[in-house]
Amino acid sequence: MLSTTTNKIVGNTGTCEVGGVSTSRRKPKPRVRRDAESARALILEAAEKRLVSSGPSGIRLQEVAADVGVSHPTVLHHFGSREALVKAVCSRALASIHRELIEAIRASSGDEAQLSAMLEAVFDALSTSGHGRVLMWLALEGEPFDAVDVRLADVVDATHAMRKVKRHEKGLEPKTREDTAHVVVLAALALLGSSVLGRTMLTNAGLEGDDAGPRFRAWLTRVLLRQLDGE
Amino acid sequence: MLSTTTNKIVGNTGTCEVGGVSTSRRKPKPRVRRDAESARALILEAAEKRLVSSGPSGIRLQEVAADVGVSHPTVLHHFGSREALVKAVCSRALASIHRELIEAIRASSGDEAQLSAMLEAVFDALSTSGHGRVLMWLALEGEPFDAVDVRLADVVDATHAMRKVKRHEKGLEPKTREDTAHVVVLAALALLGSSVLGRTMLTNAGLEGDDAGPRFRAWLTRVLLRQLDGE
DNA sequence: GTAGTTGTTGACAACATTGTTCATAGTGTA
DNA sequence: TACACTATGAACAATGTTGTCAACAACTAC
Repeated sequence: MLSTTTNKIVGNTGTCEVGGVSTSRRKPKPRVRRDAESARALILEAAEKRLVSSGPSGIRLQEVAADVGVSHPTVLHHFGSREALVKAVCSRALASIHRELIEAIRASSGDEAQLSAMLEAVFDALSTSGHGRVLMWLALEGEPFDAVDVRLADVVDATHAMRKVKRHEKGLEPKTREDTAHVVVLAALALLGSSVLGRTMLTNAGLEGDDAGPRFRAWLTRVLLRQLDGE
Repeated sequence: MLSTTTNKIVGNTGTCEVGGVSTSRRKPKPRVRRDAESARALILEAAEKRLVSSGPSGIRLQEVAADVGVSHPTVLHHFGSREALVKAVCSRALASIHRELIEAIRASSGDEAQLSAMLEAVFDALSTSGHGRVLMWLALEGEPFDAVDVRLADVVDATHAMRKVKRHEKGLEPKTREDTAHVVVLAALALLGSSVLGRTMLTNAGLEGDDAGPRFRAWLTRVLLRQLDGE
């Protein structure tokens, strides 16, 4: 769309020789040359950092390029357009999130200690890599977001099946699937929320200390377990 | 900082007369003139809509001006700079949030039905006006955010005092303030989170229907109450 | 009516950002 | 070594955004 007018071709070479001999005192600036694959990987890595810190709309070609140590046309060369880069980095991040969450959830088989471990693992997946922030950015900006097929429904179903068995063993009356879904949603909201603003919330509530986060999640584990298995 | 060089003064009037007589076929475009106060109010109102939908960094002077129906220098005239406008609209939104939350929380005195009403009121305050999104934007972008002195600690203290009395009346052993704080933080995370992506989460968990949100919050009320008063 | 005050606006400048072009540098291959 | 191929970067173009300025226009005071 841009540059519709005619283009005067000047052809100023890198080691320009405007007048005659000198003026070409520029160091050739040794170029590093990577194969396309590793170049794309480096760019995606840098772009993901920007995605975490500034969101999709905060990704700037020049900043990403500078982070990698290349010029911004190189980024465009490898991705075609800024939008394609954003889409690529979002897809990559979402796929990574999906993988991490599946991994974190799969390890749990409904045990008491394992539920705690699972919550910590999920929180860790959302928190350390900043992927919780990515999910929140995408939710706020209304990006496609479709790829977040973490399918809470699957988590609900798995949890509900385990819950049914456990309650039957204990002689407790069964609970509805909706109840289980509410438990899962609450856990998801709590973990995602605290991965974004957990520290702020906790200190704002008067809970100082480095272990305020773990203590809150341990407490959350007990509440969820009591809701799942109790009464 | 801009325009440091000399400024060639051309002084082309609105009804320009370049050559001689004609070419001045422009309607004078009847200006509307407001007093500074209402102009500022209109601009802030338009800017807040942009704040909710696009976040602080998504506020554009020209867009805000177009929404109001004025030119963008008018916005600059009233606020000095874009940054000042952003700061003003954020302060206004945060003050509004603070007021709404205080109002929503104050109505509750620990009763069972009143806790439910309070949660609904808080959720409503965060959801309908988009103020939950504002809080999340500010948290993600790391804006000053200081004005969010909703002071969860105060809510915790009030809740804890009521809780102590109630548990004593029931003959239950007292709970720690940390436990109360955890309950409040969980409620805050759940309400704020669901105000931003509640619909997404619920449908993703397999909970369809228009009343999925109210039903989840009603369930949350029971869980919180059971934690506060139970055992 | 005249003059002063002030909200308002078009034109412009400076800068940022995205995208394009093309010569060059680096890599692999015959 | 000669050649093809491709990643790279400097220069450029186009557009968007913020900020400046002088003049205009509406209103008030006299």
